[in-house]
Amino acid sequence: MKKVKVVVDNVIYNIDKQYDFLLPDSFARQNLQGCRVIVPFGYYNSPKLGMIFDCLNYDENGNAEKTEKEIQNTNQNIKLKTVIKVIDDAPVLNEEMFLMVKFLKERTFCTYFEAIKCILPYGMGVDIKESFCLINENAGEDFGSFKSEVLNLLKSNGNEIETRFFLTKLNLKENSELYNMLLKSGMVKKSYVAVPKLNVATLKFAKATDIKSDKKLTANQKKALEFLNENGTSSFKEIELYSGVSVATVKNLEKYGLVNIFEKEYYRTALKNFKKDNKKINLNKEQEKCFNGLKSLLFNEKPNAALLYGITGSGKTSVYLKLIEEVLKKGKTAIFMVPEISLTPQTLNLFLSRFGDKVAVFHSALSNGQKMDEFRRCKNNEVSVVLGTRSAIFAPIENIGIIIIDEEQEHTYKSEQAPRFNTKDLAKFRCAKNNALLLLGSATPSFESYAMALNGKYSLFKILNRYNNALLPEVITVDMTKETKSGNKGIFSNYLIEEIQSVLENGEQAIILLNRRGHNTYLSCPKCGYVFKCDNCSISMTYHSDINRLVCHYCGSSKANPKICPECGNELLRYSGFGTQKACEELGIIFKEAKVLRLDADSTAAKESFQEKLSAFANKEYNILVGTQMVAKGLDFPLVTLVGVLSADNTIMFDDYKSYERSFSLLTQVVGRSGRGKKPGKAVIQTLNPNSNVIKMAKDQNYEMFFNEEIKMRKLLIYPPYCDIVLLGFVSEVKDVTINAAKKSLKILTQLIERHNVKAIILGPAAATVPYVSKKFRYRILLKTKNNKNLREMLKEFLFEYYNNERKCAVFIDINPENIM
DNA sequence: AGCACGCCGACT
DNA sequence: GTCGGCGTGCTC
Repeated sequence: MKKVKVVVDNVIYNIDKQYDFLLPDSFARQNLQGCRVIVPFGYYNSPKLGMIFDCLNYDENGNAEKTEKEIQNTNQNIKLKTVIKVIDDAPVLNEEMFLMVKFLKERTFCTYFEAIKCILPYGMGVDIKESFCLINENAGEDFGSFKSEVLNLLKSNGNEIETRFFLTKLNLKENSELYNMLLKSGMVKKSYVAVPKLNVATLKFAKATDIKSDKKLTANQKKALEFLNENGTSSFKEIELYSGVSVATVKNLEKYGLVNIFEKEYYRTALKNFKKDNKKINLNKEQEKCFNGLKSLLFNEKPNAALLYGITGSGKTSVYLKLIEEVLKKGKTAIFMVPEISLTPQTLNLFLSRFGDKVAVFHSALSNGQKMDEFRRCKNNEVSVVLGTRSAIFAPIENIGIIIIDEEQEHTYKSEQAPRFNTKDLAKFRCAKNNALLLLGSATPSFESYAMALNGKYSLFKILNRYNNALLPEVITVDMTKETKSGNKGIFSNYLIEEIQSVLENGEQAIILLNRRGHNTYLSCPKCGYVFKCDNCSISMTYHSDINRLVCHYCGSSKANPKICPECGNELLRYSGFGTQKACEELGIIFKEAKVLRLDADSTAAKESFQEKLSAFANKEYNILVGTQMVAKGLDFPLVTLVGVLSADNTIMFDDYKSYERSFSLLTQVVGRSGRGKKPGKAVIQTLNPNSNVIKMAKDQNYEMFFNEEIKMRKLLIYPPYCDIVLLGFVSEVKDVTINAAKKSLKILTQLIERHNVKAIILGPAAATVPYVSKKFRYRILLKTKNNKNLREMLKEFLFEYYNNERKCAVFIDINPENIM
């Protein structure tokens, strides 16, 4: 027997380590690392899913004696348990993915299996089920015909079958007399099998054999045979469709030995039909300069990182495509990352038309089967370009030449659930392993990236003019305070209404951004001041007119629209604050003939509806597009000549250090949707604070000036990029438990910081910005510090100490979170 | 997490 | 006496 190191599924952080198990000789082979196993674990030896992380003492010459000795030497006091079974024929993780698991664990404080599940698509996961397996064919003589029944069932299933099927197929009751006798006989035993969450998809095919038969065939049988002789191997679908003969007929022919029926695997592809387009990409001088500079970083046998800063509409995508072409020419592969909302049909078509079936796509709208098969295509080396959202960074492709992260400032690149990783860190990691180029692109780079570029850690490339010399849109700000004073109580300023009017008259299109869903964002009683809040969260509820209900945007719960105030019984409730639903309604009243399309999380909940709606807008079925953030980014409609921003201020209200950066980015991006075609565009920003710096600079679309101003504040107040922020979140159902856990943690942290000689500023503990969500209380501690090995070692120790005596309050660590909770 | 063990107060 | 609440320790 050999010894293996195994990590197990479903364990909490402080017991998540590599455990030693004995491996029966029958399982011994090469390449066990990265294979999953079933192991007995804990007091009851309950079967757990595990993965072999190391195959210790595995001697390639099969020298088992030495291994045995070594086991005894190293494990005098622990008696090792034995692996029940090895599930996989080949490692499910290759070398690089294996390293990524370790990287995720080390950087994000997750468990091994949290990392593994993050990398593997859902469909490749397994459930462990009880089974019956054959151990001795010769036993059980006295069962008579029942014995052959059992034998047949087991043999036709590879000598092992899941218990529930075993029982139903044999009409056997658990713990019945026969059941117990069967187990006692020594013919079968109970064991465990791993059942895949999803199976590989197959199609049935038939092929005519050479056998000549004088058997009398029916008319249909002759027809089917003729068809197969003419067309060769055909799928059942083809046979039924083209020969008009049913599959049953073909199955009968197989009985006569006249055809062979077999199954073939196929991929549930995510790729739609596409037209090849090999048109040469023409770059202008500015693009060309960037392309050449970036190209020189591609193949210099060491990893590189670069930032491409190009204003909206400057044609960054053309540069990306040309770089990918270069990479493919050298036989290498590429990953192109986009934020969720940018993966429009246009983007997809762009890649498909250029790189055809060498493309794999990963995004959240795919079915689990599609995700799994795209993953398998990558693994089988059938893919050279991966296009996708966050999870695409785990695509198992080899020989990567470039990883491009478009709109790199987007918060969707950061995972907000365990493992709380940032895509950029993993991209860097993979580029380092592959000597590849990491290219970040944006019109409004994140402060962290731009600072890295300025101090030379990234190479910086700029495109400062729009493609085809299109002009940036003219931006006008409208002071809504004045507007209200002058008697306009509506959502739309008179100026914006005039502009929309002229767009409609010219047959052009407009995009309206309003960063709030629903109809009214606030419902209160004017008499007693009661505010309708969610029962599970400390959040006021939003009225949604389409379902006539109040909805909590935090936990998603809803309740019927109330008619009276529950406090004082007043029947006249006040609806205030407006969202996208109300904006659409008002547009419909002002412009009776206009066709208005709403695009927000509510209207796009159904699968594909986001894509469908965008296509409809592109086809000019609508004049005006109203929506939340999702209308602000990546969309490219040449007919859009007007962008309106309603209440620009509520993008700035958030109270964390990134809120200015985010608002500037959002405003600049949405303004950039205007005037991308031949006609110059306009943008109207409605605000209560026209003198706010963010609004002024977004109006000028001057990123560099904004950066230079804002970075001073970051330095003064010590915020990223001048430090890293560690968020320790405490969550439990009891308020005092949560507070005490946070307070206790502060003590532990203070000691550890001292002992490890970590430099850090501790903030808190304090209640989270939203202190109560989904019936749970949330507290936080923030550390302003530097993320390095020493810090991570300290945090690891903290978690061990914390879990040692705290069980009622969950804690999580998030380094540089997008939301400070 | 999930379970056992052991200590101590409450109650048949 | 003994039932069970909960603090503590362990998982190869």
